Parts: sequence; structure tokens; C-alpha cells
Amino acid sequence: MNKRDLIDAISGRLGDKKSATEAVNAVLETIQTAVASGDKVAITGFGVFEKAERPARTARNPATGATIQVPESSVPKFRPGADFKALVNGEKGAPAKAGSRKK
Amino acid sequence: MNKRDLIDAISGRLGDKKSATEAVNAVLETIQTAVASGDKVAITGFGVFEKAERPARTARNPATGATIQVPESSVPKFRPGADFKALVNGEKGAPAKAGSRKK
DNA sequence: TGAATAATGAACAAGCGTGATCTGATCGAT
DNA sequence: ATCGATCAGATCACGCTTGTTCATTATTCA
Repeated sequence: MNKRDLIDAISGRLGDKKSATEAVNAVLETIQTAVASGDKVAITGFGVFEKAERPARTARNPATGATIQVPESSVPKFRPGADFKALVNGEKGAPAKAGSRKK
Repeated sequence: MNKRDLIDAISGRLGDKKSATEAVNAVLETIQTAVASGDKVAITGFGVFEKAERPARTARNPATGATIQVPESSVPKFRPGADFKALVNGEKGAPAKAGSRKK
């Protein structure tokens, strides 16, 4: 599924494809900007987008076999939430219901 | 940043907080459903949400220290895209602009 | 109010990084 | 809405590194 299909699927809920496109872009860009700013986006039930700062480490260039030093690189990290994982495991049928407590 | 802040930030772009709430929920739920269905959501520039099926493996219970067998668990996997990583690294200033080709 | 998230701890296993290329995706034009 | 051009993404490889998972409790989010 690509972005077009995603927008098309959402347009069925928002009613308009143009609005869906704007909505998707707004959400994605907002998350990107927030994570880039260092603020982690914690969404209960979905997951957490956070900026993971990785220190320099020793990697290797498989083409040459030479060990190279990789500088600090901040990469976006996503940790799926409980509902998301449960949904993928097939334990639930619909998201955002949160009414099933298996404890 | 929580979901409230995210919605608030998006409402500044869509103009309405209610629309922003619907948009965020629609996007997130759609992604969850798609990933749960096995279809990976590939969005160029942002990342790829896909369903990673991990086979059973041996884990440990930190409370008791006993090794236990974990059954197959399908967890959602997110792989950040090039633009997202570049943005987090501070190489770019704004997402979805795609006008900066450094190549 | 109710429920989800964060942190801890240790061992196992997979990932990562560079880099070119092909395919797929995305954006714009008609 | 569809077609076309352009660009991002995946792959493969080797050796070291990091991540990940389990469970419990308090706090904070919805």
C-alpha cells in the first residue's frame, strides 16, 4: 500500500480526497518536524515516535572491508504501542476501541 | 508531545481542531488496520510500516531469571525514510519540500 | 476514571553501513 | 484521472554492535 491508497482509504472517512491528502501530509509533516525538534511524539495506543541519538560507532565498509568511524547520527525511532501490537497479533478487530482488557 | 499537542499543532494547518482530531484518528487507524492486514504501508520520504513476523525464540524473565519460550509474535515495524532521517539529522529545514536535491 | 507507558536487566539474534543499480513510488502535466 | 519523468527504496556482503523481549508497578494520558 502506498500513499495514494492510504489517502484513498482515508478519504472514505473524511469524505473528500483533497481533505484526506491535506490531512495525511499535515500529520506526517507535523510528526517529522516534532521528532526533528527533539520532542518525542507519544500517542497512546499507536506508538511513540522519538529521536534516538546514536553515538559514533565502528562500522565496516563491506565493499572494501575497511573499518570506518561513523559519526553521531540521530535517527527517528518508532516504538509500537500496546493496541497496535495487539491488533497486528490479531487479538483485536478494530483499533481505537480500547475496551478489551485481557488482564 | 502527546496526541493532544499533535492535534493542536495540526489544527493550525487544517484550521479546525475537530477536523484535525478526525484526521489524526483516521490516519492512525487506517495505518493500523492496513498493517494488521499484512499490507505494508510504504510512504516515500516518511517511512514504511510493515508487519514483521518474528518466530518463537528464547527470552528471559528478569524477575526470576528463568528462560522462557516466546511464541510467534507479529509486531509492527517502522522503517524511517531518507527524508525523515535527513530531517532528524538536521540536514533539512522542512519536510515535503523535496526541492532540495543535494545529489 | 481507566488504562497505557516507562524503566529495569541480561542473553540471544538480527541489524547495520557503504554504494550502485533496478524497480517502484511520487508528483506534476495533460 | 492517467501517463511520464524523476527520485527514493531495496538489495547484498562482512564483521561488530545494538536492539529486543519478558514482567511489574507508579504515573500520566485519554
